[in-house]
Amino acid sequence: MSHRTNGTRRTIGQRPVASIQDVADRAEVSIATVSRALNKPHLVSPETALRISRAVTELGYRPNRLAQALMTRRSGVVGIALPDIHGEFYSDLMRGADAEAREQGCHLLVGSSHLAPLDGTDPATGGMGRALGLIDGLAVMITEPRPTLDAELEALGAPIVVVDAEVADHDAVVVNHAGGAREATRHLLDGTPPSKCFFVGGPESNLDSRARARAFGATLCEAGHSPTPDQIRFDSYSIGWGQRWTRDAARIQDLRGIAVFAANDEIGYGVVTQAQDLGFGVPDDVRVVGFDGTRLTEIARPSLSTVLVPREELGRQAIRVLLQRLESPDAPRRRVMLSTSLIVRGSSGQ
Amino acid sequence: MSHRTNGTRRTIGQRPVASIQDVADRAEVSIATVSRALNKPHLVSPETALRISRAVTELGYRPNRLAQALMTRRSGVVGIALPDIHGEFYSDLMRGADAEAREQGCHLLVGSSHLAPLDGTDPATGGMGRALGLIDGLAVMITEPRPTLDAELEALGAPIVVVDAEVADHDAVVVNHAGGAREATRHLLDGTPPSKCFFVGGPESNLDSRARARAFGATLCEAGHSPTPDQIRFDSYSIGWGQRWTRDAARIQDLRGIAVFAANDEIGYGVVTQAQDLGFGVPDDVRVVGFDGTRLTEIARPSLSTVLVPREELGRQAIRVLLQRLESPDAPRRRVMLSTSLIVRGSSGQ
DNA sequence: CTGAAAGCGCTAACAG
DNA sequence: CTGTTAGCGCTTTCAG
Repeated sequence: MSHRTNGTRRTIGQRPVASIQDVADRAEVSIATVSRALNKPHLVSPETALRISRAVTELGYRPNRLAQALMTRRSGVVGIALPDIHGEFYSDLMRGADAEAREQGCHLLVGSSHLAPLDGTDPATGGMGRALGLIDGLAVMITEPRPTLDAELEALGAPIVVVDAEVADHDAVVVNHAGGAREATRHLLDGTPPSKCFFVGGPESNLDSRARARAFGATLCEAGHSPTPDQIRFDSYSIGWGQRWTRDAARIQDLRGIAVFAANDEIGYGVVTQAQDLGFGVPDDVRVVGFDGTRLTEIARPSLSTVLVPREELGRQAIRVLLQRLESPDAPRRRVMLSTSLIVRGSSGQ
Repeated sequence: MSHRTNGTRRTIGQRPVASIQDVADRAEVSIATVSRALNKPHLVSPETALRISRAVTELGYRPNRLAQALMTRRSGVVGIALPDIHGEFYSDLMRGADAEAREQGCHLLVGSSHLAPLDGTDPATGGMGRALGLIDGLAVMITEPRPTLDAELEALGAPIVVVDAEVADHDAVVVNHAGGAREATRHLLDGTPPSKCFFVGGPESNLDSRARARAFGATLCEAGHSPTPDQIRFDSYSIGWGQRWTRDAARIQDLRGIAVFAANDEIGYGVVTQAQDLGFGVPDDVRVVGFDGTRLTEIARPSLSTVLVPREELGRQAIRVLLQRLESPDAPRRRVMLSTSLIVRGSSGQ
């Protein structure tokens, strides 16, 4: 009945792998019926269905996803491209993405753009360009502005959702950085005059860092004080920078009575520890608020006030929006904004 | 020339996607020639090659990986199944795996087994069972013993490399936990009598935790002291447990002069901080060594001595061994052991 | 060096 | 309800 042209059975390792034809032969039906029994059971008589399901288990048959995907134009795999697979932020993001993908019956293909792409193309998408056909869509996280980004995404030839940024025409899932930064700044302003508030930023090129700085500045203005340049600094997302900023600041002025809004928790942690090492009290002399809500905030003593970013949720929503887009390709562009929440802890007293 | 049966062009979003047939038409050659030009350029005349490559760029053609994979039986995707995508350990592991995969021209499909599998099958492999055909092989990290593991892996129908454990017949990449634990214990024994050394473990079911405990005990024995039950405790990999252990221990005995080997850095961190809170000096009263070499060790004050586990390298090697297995399916089973290195810092004095 | 033809394993009309 | 037929987009003999 079966007539496998090359006469050989496909094997992996030493084990033969059953194909739909094998199942059909064993159940004495056509492959079409097997396919139906598996995908649209209601179209198959109970008896044949039983014979088939028996054959399936006996042979340990499992449909080849590749062949399936080629026909249905759906591989059930979505890509996620991150700047770097590293640290708590991305780790949590991926966790959420993975959970959502799984719940929807999909797999997650990862790629990080910090690794040079093999062929010099699509750096922002972490080499996903080579996955054409393999992935149904892609979630890309963007943290730095790139002039060529649009072209890169376009060339990908797959539905895209942008994470934590906005790119024309694409769905986006973003975090309300401005809102969070505003809230944190207002909290500091409640007890500290605007002229004694400082923003210690991450890389100046980093979009999030910029957004937070902008909101900080705007909030100070609203409070009737236009921030001086030295009230807003940028460098890097690291403990070391937080410490360095603190040392430098102490050299110029008295730290007593100041409040620091750090662009992320690491910076904030650095500020807290360095201030303490210099003999200042936190929060009595120096008040500090971080950003992200990472574990570090709970390790700090006093524990660090922070703006919680829903990291897992960000990953989840990215995948969710992507899959919805796949369902309805012609739906209007979507934009989901996730809100942060201020967590006041010991480091910012009040 | 082309005769696409359904007459429609495949599109993604609004953009048409070119197929090999489109390229062939445009270059006025057969699809076979296009395929050759792309895969075995030396078999094609320079002129046709040029025409084809021109057509390729003009159409923005990129081969469909799915179709390619169906023919070649190689998708260029390898899976990695972790207990959980979370925390520094797995994050680094994935980073290494991703880097290696990319360097070898592959993609990485992730799956974590902490998420219930959709169909109740293969919990250990993070739902990779559904990826049959999509992945060329799988790296699985095992941290808890599972009776059904062998069957689960077998059912997967793809080459497998086991990470951080040994499973009959499969390639394995492991960490020398015993060696690292021995080294750490000897270091503590150098200055502290064996009867005052304690092992504070993670979950008792965790294979790594067990291995470290065993080596700790053996090393004490070699020093002429058979450890009492209270010298080896298990609970969980958390800061909280380290703190709790310390409080409990302080209730029973004087902490002065003891040395603690923590099964991971978090536990170690908990011990250090709690001991300090109870008024003991680290390392003067209590000496502590952690395990893993995570960032937490540098944050601790004094910084935490630890046994560095090459996490990125572990991920790298897992993928490397897997890809080598794919190259030579009949090569003898391989086993790669990665060594740890003791990092002595402030917390263990000397 | 190039083209025709035969599939990879599967789904999807279309007739029965 | 079931079988037949036609491909999905690509690689690979096998003849020229």
